[in-house]
Amino acid sequence: MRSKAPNASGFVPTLADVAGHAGVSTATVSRCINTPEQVQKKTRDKVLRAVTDLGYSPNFSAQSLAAKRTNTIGAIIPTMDNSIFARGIQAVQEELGRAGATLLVASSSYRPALEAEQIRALVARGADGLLLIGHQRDGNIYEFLDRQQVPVVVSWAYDPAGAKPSIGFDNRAAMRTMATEVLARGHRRIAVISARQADNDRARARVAGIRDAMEEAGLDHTNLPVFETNYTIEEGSAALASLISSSPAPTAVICGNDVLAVGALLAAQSLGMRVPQDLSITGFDDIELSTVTSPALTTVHVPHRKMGVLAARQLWQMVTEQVPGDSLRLDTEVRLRGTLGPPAN
Amino acid sequence: MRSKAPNASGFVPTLADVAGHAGVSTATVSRCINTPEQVQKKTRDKVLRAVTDLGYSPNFSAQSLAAKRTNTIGAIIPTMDNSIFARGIQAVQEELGRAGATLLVASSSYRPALEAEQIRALVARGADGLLLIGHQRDGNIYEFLDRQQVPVVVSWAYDPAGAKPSIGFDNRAAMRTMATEVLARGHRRIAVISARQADNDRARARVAGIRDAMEEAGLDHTNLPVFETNYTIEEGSAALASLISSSPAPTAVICGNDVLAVGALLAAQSLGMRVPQDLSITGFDDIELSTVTSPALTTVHVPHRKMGVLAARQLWQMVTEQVPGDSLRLDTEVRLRGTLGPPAN
DNA sequence: GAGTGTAATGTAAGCGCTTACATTTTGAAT
DNA sequence: ATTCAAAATGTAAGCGCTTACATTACACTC
Repeated sequence: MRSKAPNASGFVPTLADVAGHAGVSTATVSRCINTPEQVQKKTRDKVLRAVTDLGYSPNFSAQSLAAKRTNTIGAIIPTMDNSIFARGIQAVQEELGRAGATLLVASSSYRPALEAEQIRALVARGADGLLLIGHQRDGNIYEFLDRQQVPVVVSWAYDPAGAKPSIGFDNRAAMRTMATEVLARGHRRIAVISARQADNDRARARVAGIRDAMEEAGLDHTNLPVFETNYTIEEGSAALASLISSSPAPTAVICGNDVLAVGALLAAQSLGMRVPQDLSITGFDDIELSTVTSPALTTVHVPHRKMGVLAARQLWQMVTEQVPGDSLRLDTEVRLRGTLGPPAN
Repeated sequence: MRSKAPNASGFVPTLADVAGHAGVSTATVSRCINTPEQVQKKTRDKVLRAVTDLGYSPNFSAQSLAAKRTNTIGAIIPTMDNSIFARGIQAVQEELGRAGATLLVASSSYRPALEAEQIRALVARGADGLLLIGHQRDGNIYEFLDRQQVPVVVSWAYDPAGAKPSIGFDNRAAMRTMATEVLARGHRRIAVISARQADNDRARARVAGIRDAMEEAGLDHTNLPVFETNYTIEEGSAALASLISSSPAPTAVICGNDVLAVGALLAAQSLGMRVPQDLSITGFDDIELSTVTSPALTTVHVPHRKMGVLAARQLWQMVTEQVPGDSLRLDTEVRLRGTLGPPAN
């Protein structure tokens, strides 16, 4: 039996219980919690004592049902398995926390259909706003989002012409810079290990950036070997093995991200190749993993934290002030470490 | 104006709208969604058409307020920064998804006070059950959990005598086995890099395991050097540097986890030491990172996925069937790789 | 065709909050 | 003392669902 006895195990106090206990109305208790400056110190103390006595904590569902506001932001990232998004999302989390909001994170395993599902789930949960990775997504999900009037910020990409404001970096330009570095060292037989391009605009942009650099250098990129695979170390290794056995074998392998690059590096080394003497390898993202291998990975540094903070700030502003929001372009830079050198011959 | 026009941008349909559109009561619509077998095919089709037409999706807050059930499990892990918990949590997520539940993950940054806060937040959000890491926690949080009647499963630890059922491994025994391996190779000057033991029962158990092994080998462990630090690569490196400069310098460094061990390995190498010839280093957890260094890390393998699956399954059973739940002990094993060898002299 | 049991549907009372609006209290100005 | 605006508090109507219970429809049986 759900008796009114305070602290009886199994009894969960409600706002009304607190009100009764303190001898005030429920409205006053609610105000004590949400807008304490609106209630007199004396009353407030009385109420807070009751809150403590009963061990009251508000019911989130009831709160957001009544207030039509959850103070929650949803983020859907492609993966939690490796730390590609970890640092950035951590920054988002901290920045939102500072503003009194909570971040709910879901992952889509790089599957558009699953992402759409997660978006709907997060919206049903009442997310006040959404942080999404990249512009491209399934079907008419943007239409759904517009109908539900949920503010959205796109990150890890930058495209002022996108359907939603984006705060991120130019994947194509970033990778173009890296490819230019590779070409500058004299490499001509280049291969690429990338994520599946079909449903990943960032992967596509990065490959396009490589082609840009080749074109600029007056090279033919029509039969640039591009090996598409999942973002895991093992698959990076497998991709390299298959690439190396092709002829003519590449002297440099440009990878779509650090995880792939580390896989490639490990595979090359276990095949007896010296990196970078026999083969150059480059990554993208500059995550922790890239500093741990020997040699450490030459990669594209991404301002994860800064990006997270700015995206969070903008999204929250869009939510609270009902403003549209702008796109913002952040800079990346090539981090030259140990895996890029001139070709052997 | 929130008109009733279907699909007008900004209009979010409710159950009642669907009911009106389909010419049935709200109860019927609700049943169509939750227990479709209870409504006649003809009516169901009519209702589902209305759902599609209006683009209806249920309001989660209202749903859980009314049903007193959220189908949500909360998990609080110490960190998302590295992938120590990633694989296990991923498995929890998948297993819960299979059962129709959602996992909400929060991280505490290894701070007990923050963990307590997150627990309260998750409970306020209506989490039907909680997955927690390790047994030890702040203040009277268990009392709170009991009062709220929230089922809890502890993981990444095993202690049948704990306040809550635990599904995990015996940290002490696992580390004892590793330490025994180290001692068996002839090491006598051993040092430890650990997480702060004060508020981390797993770290404490692991250090205790080392002492157990020493005692068993007839060694004095009273002045075993234990360096406590945060779980980051950098701090692992710093710890090693400081340990090495002490005299007599250790011939083997046992680390509380892989992140620390990788940091130590990198630092040792950059100080010009060869591993394992000049110094042996061991880790704990067997995360991806430990296979990537050269040499690869000798570490304690933990059955992450299995642990996640079993913990999820049990927790969900406790939630749905209101049963108490048992503890379960999983096995770990030492993975001998490249960083453990005999001492030089 | 009346009677009966079961399946399908409807009615309406909450779930625990927030908040517009109404009412009371307070305290400064007269 | 009296007045009155401002501040504090109270009242009560929802928010969008679920579900116990009541009602109706339907398919049988005799």
